[in-house]
Amino acid sequence: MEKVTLKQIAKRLNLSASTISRALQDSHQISPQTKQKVLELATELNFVPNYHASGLRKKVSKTIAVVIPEVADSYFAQAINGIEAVAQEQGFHVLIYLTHESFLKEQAILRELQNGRVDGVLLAITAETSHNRHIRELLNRGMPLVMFDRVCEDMETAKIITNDLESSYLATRHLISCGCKRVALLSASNSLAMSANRLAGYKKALQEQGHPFRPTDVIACSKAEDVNYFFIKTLLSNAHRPDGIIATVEKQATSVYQVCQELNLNIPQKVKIVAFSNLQSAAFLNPSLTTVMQPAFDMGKAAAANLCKVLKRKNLNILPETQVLPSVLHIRNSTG
Amino acid sequence: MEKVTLKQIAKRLNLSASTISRALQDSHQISPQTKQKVLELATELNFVPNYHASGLRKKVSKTIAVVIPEVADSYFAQAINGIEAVAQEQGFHVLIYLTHESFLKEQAILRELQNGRVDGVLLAITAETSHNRHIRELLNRGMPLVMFDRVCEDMETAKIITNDLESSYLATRHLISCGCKRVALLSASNSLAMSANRLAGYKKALQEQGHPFRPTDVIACSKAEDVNYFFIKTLLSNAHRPDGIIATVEKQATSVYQVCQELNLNIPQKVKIVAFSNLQSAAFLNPSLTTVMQPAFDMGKAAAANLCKVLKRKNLNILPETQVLPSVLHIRNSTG
DNA sequence: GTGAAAGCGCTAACAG
DNA sequence: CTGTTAGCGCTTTCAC
Repeated sequence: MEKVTLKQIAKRLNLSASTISRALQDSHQISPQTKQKVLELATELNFVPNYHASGLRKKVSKTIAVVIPEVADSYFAQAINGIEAVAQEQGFHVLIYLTHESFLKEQAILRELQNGRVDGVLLAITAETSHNRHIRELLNRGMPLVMFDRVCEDMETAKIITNDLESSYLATRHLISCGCKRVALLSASNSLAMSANRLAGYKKALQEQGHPFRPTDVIACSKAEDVNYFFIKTLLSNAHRPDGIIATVEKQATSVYQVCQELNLNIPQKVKIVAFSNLQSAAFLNPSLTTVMQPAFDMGKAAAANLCKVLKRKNLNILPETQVLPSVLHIRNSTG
Repeated sequence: MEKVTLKQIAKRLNLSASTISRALQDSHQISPQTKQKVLELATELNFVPNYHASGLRKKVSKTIAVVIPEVADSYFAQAINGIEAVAQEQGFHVLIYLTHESFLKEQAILRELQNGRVDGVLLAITAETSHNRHIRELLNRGMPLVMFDRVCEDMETAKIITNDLESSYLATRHLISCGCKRVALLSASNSLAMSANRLAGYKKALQEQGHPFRPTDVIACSKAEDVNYFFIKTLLSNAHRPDGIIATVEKQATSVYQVCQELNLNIPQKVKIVAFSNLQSAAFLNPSLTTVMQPAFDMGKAAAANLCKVLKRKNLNILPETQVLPSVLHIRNSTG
């Protein structure tokens, strides 16, 4: 990259570097004429102040990191959209890091973010994440952090979540009210608070409706697609297979459809299904899919807005407040 | 963010800053004992070298920018996955910029990237982009740039594309061979080379099969969803409506399904449809959707690999070579 | 209003 | 093998 520097402009205008700097920042202590001269030459030369130099000096990067498990999932894709919308508006740049559900990667990424590369972090933890030391470390160093969707409940920081417990409670109740005698839960992980909440909602509905809770009806999914596919196939091949399924992970829904097709199990006659999914195409699946739709875009916006707010008014600590945006149950043909 | 600096480590170990710097970079001219001492203290203090300082000094950012129209589209989501995979492996960080199909934003974003914030750029232009001056400006300044998917054909830089002409040719021929008498094309834009190629393939097939080309059967879609929905509804409400549709934009497929549902037009009996789409769920739509599936993940990987290669071997210019990865036509029930 | 000077934290000659 | 020195390009006191 070729370099046009402040100094060059200063020399060409017979001014000092500081004057140029101030003029470019529209400081009120520079005469209008000078400002104009500077601005003119700057645009002519297409001058853009060096990012590292000003970053080093001002100790800011105007950048936030988004650390998420993956992007090929409509929830996170939409969340990024929301994040990017407010970041762009507020003048922040957005770094994306995918952990691919690997705890080790998450640790390594967060560790490196302590070097001044970013001013703040938006985080949705991996399904593997079992302890919080790496997150706490960041926080201790004063890094503004907002967790969203997959949060650590015991972390003293801002959180944006949806009503997971209630949603899965409603989903389960809906399946039972549609006549399901045995509802299985495809869970995302054993460690996520989000998963625990969805499990709790599921249990609560079962109990309320007088259904027994069978631990074997809860399948903890892995990050490997084929393994999950195998789990689902096994589950549905069983003679005592469930007649209702709650998929708490979007991709699982597709797998269930696939398995049902292969096993010739009619949805919704033999098996009813509701999925936590943000797919636009849910309404056009065969049969159309009953979904719990999370407010992904708005959660992204809320998370970014919260973070940017803190970053604007400097040295104000982030409030450990939790914001809950509601999901909505869209009832379609996959549940009858 | 609290600061642990190189100097502090130096002082505590009674060594010079340069020794610490070299030790941390595992320079072969530092004694093993010193290295160990340094490393120990560094890990103990959780030292991470300041990003801006080293960036300013070394004139690199180890960061690449990905400038794309949007992310809530499975093509770009998968492409990001591919990009991130190789970037992470090669030690590069990934900045995401969404243009939302706005040419002005694209200009503004590319302009700001000239400040040393990134070492290279991956670009898929907007549907609005009519000229190349802003891109050329970047290139002139020596910024390594790889275009992918939506490229400028007349730009002297590396490009990763798919066989758009052939794909839409095959798609059109397929529709005609399924009995369609009148095939419409939902185009992404009037200015993209990609769209021109898809149009050319469509025309070629029509001509080969002795079908007339009707300009009114080509609908240039806008970036506003509702407008496109309206176009599609108008198109299909017409008495002389087409009996075959090629949607060159993923979202359009959903709109077509929706319109057909509303107008009570059975797919595939009344209207057959093939869409350029990477949706995992295409096979489970009602009816299952015939798609042209682009190698999104691999295109992302290829683009990033090309860029990283150039960035590794410094000051080597990017080769203006075009790499073509083939799309594949998946025939399903929406055409048959 | 403008300039001089110092320094952000690190790296890379150049010495020894 | 290690230290000294200079400086990346910018911002910001402090002078005038």
